[in-house]
Amino acid sequence: MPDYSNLAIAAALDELGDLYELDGAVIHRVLAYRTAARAIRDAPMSVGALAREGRVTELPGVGRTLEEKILALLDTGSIPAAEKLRARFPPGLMDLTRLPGLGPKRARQLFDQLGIDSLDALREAAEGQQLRGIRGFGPKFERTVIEALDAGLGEQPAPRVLLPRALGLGEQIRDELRAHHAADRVELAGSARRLADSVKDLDIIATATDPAALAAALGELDVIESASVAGPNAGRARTHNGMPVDLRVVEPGQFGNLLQHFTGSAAHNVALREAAVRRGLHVSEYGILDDASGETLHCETEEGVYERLGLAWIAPELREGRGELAAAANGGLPARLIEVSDLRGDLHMHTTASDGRNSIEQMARAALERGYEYIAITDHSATHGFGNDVSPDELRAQIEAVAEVNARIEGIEILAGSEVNILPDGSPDYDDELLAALDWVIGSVHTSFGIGEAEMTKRMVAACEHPYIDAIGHPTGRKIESRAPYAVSIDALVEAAARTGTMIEINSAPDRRDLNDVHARAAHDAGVRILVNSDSHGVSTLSNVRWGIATARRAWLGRDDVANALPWARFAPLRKRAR
DNA sequence: GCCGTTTTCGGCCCGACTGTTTTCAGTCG
Repeated sequence: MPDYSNLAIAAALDELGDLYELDGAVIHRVLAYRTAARAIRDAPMSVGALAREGRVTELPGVGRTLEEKILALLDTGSIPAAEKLRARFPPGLMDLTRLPGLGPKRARQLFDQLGIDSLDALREAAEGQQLRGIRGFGPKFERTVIEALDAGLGEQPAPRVLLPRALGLGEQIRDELRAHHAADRVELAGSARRLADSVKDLDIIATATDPAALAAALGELDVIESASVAGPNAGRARTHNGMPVDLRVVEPGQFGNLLQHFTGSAAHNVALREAAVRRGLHVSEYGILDDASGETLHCETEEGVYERLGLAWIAPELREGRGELAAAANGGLPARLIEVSDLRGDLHMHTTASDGRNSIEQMARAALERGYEYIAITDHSATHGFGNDVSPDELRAQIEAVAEVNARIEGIEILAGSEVNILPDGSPDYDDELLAALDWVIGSVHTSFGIGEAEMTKRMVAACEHPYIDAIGHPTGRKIESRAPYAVSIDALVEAAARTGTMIEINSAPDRRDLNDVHARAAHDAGVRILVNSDSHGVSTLSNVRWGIATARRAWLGRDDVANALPWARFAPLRKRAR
C-alpha cells in the first residue's frame, strides 16, 4: 500500500500546528506539533511504517495524541481536526503571517475584525487606512505592510541558497572584516558554520577595538548592496544577491557565548538551555546565569560555554538537536570527524567518454595532485540518453584506454568503471559479462523517478543484490531546494546494502549531498559502508568532495567510517568482485 | 501536546525589538 513519506507526515503536522496557532491554542501545544514534525522529518526510518507497527511514540516528541492523528492520516488521508480548522481559516491567512511583524495572533485579529483573508484584501485595507482602527495597529503598520507587499514578501517563503554560495559570500565578508583596522576576532556563525545543506542568512560574530567602526565597515564592503546600523554594536546588511547579513560585535570576554548562540541551531540551543535549566543554569547569548550564586559566567571561548554545562565541545556540524548533547555529556561524541584530507580515493567521476569535460589522463593527474591513491572512471552507461551514453563496444574500448593510462601513470590506481543506470526492473543496462570485466560499478537511478515507493524500493534492493554493482549512487535523487527525493524506502535500501555488502555513496555535488546527513548516519549505524564521491564532470569539480565531507561530518562520521578514506590495499578487497 | 536523577501535573529557552501603548503583547531569531 502506498504510504505517506516522512516529509508528507511532517508537513501535515506542521500545518495542523499552524492551524491550532491561528485558533489561539497555547503556544506549547503548537510547538509540540512543530517539534514532532521536525523529529519525523529527521527520522531515518519510514515513520508511516513505524506508526503501523504501533511504535511511532518511540520518536521523541510523539505521544499518544499525535500517534492517533498520524494513523488517521495514513488510514483515511486526512486528520479530522485539520479538516475542521481548515473550514474556519482560509488558506490565505497563512500567507499573511509570512509578512514581517504579522504573526498568527495579529493575522487572526485582522481576519476576525475586518475579514481580511488574503494578501490582496490586506493591501486594500491598508491602502484604505482601515487597519489603524484596530487596537494594536496604526498608520506606521499600514505603511510597512504596503512596502512589504510591494517587495513581494508573503508570496513565498524566503529563499535559501546552497551552502557553497553562502559560504563563499560569508567567508569573503569575514575575511574583509578581519582586514579592517578595528577588527580583532571575526567568525562566521549560523547555518553556514554548521555546513547545512542551504542557508537563509549569514551571521558574523566579532570583537573589535572600535565596535562602531567595524559595524559601519560592513556597509562599505563591495558585496553589500545596502546596510543599516542595528544598535551600537551591530550591523545589518543585504548582499547584492539578496542574502541578509547580521554582524554582532561583543566584548572579548563574551565572544564564546555569542558564537555559541549564533551558531545554533535553534533546536540545539533550546535543548541545551532546557538541560541547563534542570541544573539551575540559564544560558543566553550573554552568559550563563547560575541560580545558586546569582553570578553570570562570561566565556571567551565556546569550549568554556560547553564546559560550564558539563559537556564536551560539540563540532558545529553536529548541533542539530539530534542527540549530540547526550553524547557530549557521556563521552559519546565522535573522537574526530572526517576531513577532506582523509580521502584516499574517489569512485565516481566522468570523462569525455560521456558527459565529462576532461580525459582519463587529465582526471587521473588531477586526482594524483589531490593525493589520491585510487580513482574510478565511471562514465554513464548504455541507456543514459542525452546523446552521451556509452555503448557496450565503447565501454570495452574505455576499459583498454583506462588500462593504458593506468600503466603509464605512477602512483595511482585507475579503475575501469561505469555508472550504470538501474532500469525500472532493478537490472543494470549492460550485461553481466561486460560488468564482470570492469573493476568497479556504481548503480544509479536516472529515469522513471515516479514509479512509486514500493516499485522504486524493489528496484533499488534488486540493484544491491546484483553481483557486480558495488555501490549505489545519489540514492534518493534529491536536488536541494529544487527537486524532492523520489519515493523510496531508505530503511529497505539500507538493509539490502548492509546484507549484500553494497556501498552507498554520499554524492558531493553541492545541490545533491545525497545520501543526506541523517540517512548517511543511519546507513552507517546499520553497517553500510559509506563512500564520499565527487561525481565530478571535470578536473575542477574533484574538489566538490568538500560538500560530501560536510554531509559526512553532519552524519557523525570519522575517517574509519568512510570506505574511500581507506588505503587502496584495504579498499580493493571490499569490492564485490574481489570477494 | 509532551514529558519526568525534584514531578503522572505543571511546567515547557532567552532576549531584543517593534509599534503602540501608558506598561506590553506579539514577533523574531
